[in-house]
Order: sequence, then structure tokens, then C-alpha cells
Amino acid sequence: MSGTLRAMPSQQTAAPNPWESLPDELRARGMRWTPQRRTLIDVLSRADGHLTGAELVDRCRDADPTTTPSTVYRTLDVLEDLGLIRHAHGPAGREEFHVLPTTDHGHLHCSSCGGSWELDASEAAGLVRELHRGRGFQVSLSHVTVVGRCADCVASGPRQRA
Amino acid sequence: MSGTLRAMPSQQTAAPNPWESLPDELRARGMRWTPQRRTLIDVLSRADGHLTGAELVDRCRDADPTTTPSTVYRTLDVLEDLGLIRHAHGPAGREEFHVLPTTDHGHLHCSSCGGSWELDASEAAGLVRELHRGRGFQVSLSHVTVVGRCADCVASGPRQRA
DNA sequence: TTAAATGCAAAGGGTTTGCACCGGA
DNA sequence: TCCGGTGCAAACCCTTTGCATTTAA
Repeated sequence: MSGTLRAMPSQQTAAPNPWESLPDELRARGMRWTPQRRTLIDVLSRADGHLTGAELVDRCRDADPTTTPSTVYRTLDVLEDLGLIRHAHGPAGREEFHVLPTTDHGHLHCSSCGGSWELDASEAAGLVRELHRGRGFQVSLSHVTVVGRCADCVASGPRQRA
Repeated sequence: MSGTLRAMPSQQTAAPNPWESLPDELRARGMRWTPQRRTLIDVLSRADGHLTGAELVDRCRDADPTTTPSTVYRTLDVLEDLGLIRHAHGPAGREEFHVLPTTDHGHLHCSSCGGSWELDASEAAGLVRELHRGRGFQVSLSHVTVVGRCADCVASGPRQRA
């Protein structure tokens, strides 16, 4: 898979890298801080959106070719227990990991370039309100992904996809 | 509010049940109408939203225990060529089949009960407008799935996971 | 030291493909 | 009759699990 999905450089240091306290967090619970976990955390801290397990395995392998899938998946389990990531099983069944659901936000995904951006609460407010009022549906924003085409791709041509 | 709604060239009023014309449609292209295909079309015509291949295989097996996965998947390919279904590969990678994408609509998915509903253009209009105005993002509604909890589940208690 | 983690390999579920046979037009 | 479809089995991809070994604390 190619893509270095580069989204908007997230320079909001609102939350001081929660990853930094992870080693201690783990040790405090009798768990261990290992090189393999560091590799994964490294990848996750660089990621901005949602990733599948396979993508994470790939990226970890980029950083450390000796990476093993089982280790990655097991560590993801641990991280989810700690609340650092969350896996969303969309209706499609595939699992997808969301990094740091600290602020409630969804995602925008460009089907042309593969880019990914955050969809924040204010932008989705209208939809959320509409669905709540109209059908009592309570949107879980962090699980929402809006697919479409980003401004750049729209500008570069009205091609649809063959 | 210039609608991007475009009427489909033909067969609009001709087939409230487009499945009915399928046998002829197939034969017109030198393809065949078989019992196995009838089974799948039967299942699809009963389905209202999005289904994974595995779900379709299951349902076909309900109707006809001799159903084979390969046949189902191959027929899905054909149906997609004919434009009767569309497979959406969300960012998660898993494929999901949408039945009859005649009207542009997204989906609502309840994470508690697994229920699924259509999200029509009018409900999403606010979001679509907001994203277009704010970022030039062109939403592809048929690929949007809004996850949350439906009114019933919300009412039956603030439980988080089922 | 000691139990948590790792690595390997094998098992499982969903989807795809090759190939000989079957059967709709 | 002919060529599209079917069924079977095997192949693949992603994820999980069992078990012996390594290693952080």
C-alpha cells in the first residue's frame, strides 16, 4: 500500500503527548515497555486518523522489519484497554483503529487521493442536531467517516472514477 | 441550492422493481438467468441497506443450502457491472454492497442493536453544505455511514456497549 | 528471578481463482 | 451445440491463538 496519508499537520499540542506517559502507565500496571511497543507507539503518534491493523503492521515493518503481526495486534489490545485507541467495527465488519479519541471528532476521507482529515464537532453539529431531532438518533461522532473528494481533487478535475 | 440531483436516463418509472427486468437484461448481454442468480436477487430485493458478501452468502444459504460462495461473489460482480449494486470500500478496506444506488443516500448504523437506516440527502444537506463551504469538500453521500445509537437503544438505557 | 512479551507457526474467517463439468439459450 | 455458470478445492489476506523462548523490571 502506498500512501503516506498526510493530513493537516496537527500542531495542536492541546494534549501533551499522552504517549509520553505510556511507559510509566504500563509499568504502573505491571506491564512492560518494550522496543516493539515503542515502534508501534511511534507509528500511532504519527498517525492522525483511522488505520486498520494491517496498515499498522505495515508501517511498523517499515520502521522495524522484524515486526510480527501478533505482537502488533496484542499491543493494540493493551492500548485499547488503556483507552489510548479505540477500535470501531463499522457495519462492514472490518476493524479500524482510531487514535486518541480525546476530542470528539469524526473523519473526512478523500476517495481520490486517500487523504484524511478531522471532522470536528462544530462542522458536524448540524447533522448531529438534525438526526437527533428528527429520529432521536444519537451520533457517535468519533465513529463517523464522511467520504467524498477533497478540494484539491475536485479542482484537479471532475473525474469520477471509472 | 442548485441540486446536483440528476435523474437517471431511463427506466426510472419503468421498474419500481428493477430486479424484474434483470433476466432479460442479462440475456440481452449474452448472459444467463440461473436458479443461483435468482436466489441471490431474491435476497437482495429483500435487503434494504448495505450488506457484506458474507452476509449475502449466509442469506442465500438460508434460501438454498447448496449455495456456494464463489457463485455469489461472481454474481455480485456481474450485478455491479449492470449498475444494480455498488460496492463501497470504506477507508477500512472491507467491502460492503449497497443495493440499488438510485437515490443518493448514506446510512445510519446503530452500534447497539446493529440496526441500519437510510440517511437521505435532505437530512445530510446541512453537513454537505457546511463541508463544501468550509473546505471545498464534496461529500459522496452514498459512501457515508453515520454511527451512533438509535432512538430505541438510547431509550432503553445509557449503556455503552452491547 | 519471574512473569509479561515476543516470535513462530498454525488455525480461522472472508474472498478470490483455476479448472472440469453442467446446463441455459 | 456452445459458451457462460457452477461447484469444488485450494490459495490468499487479515487476524487470532498456542507454546517455547526471551527479556524487562
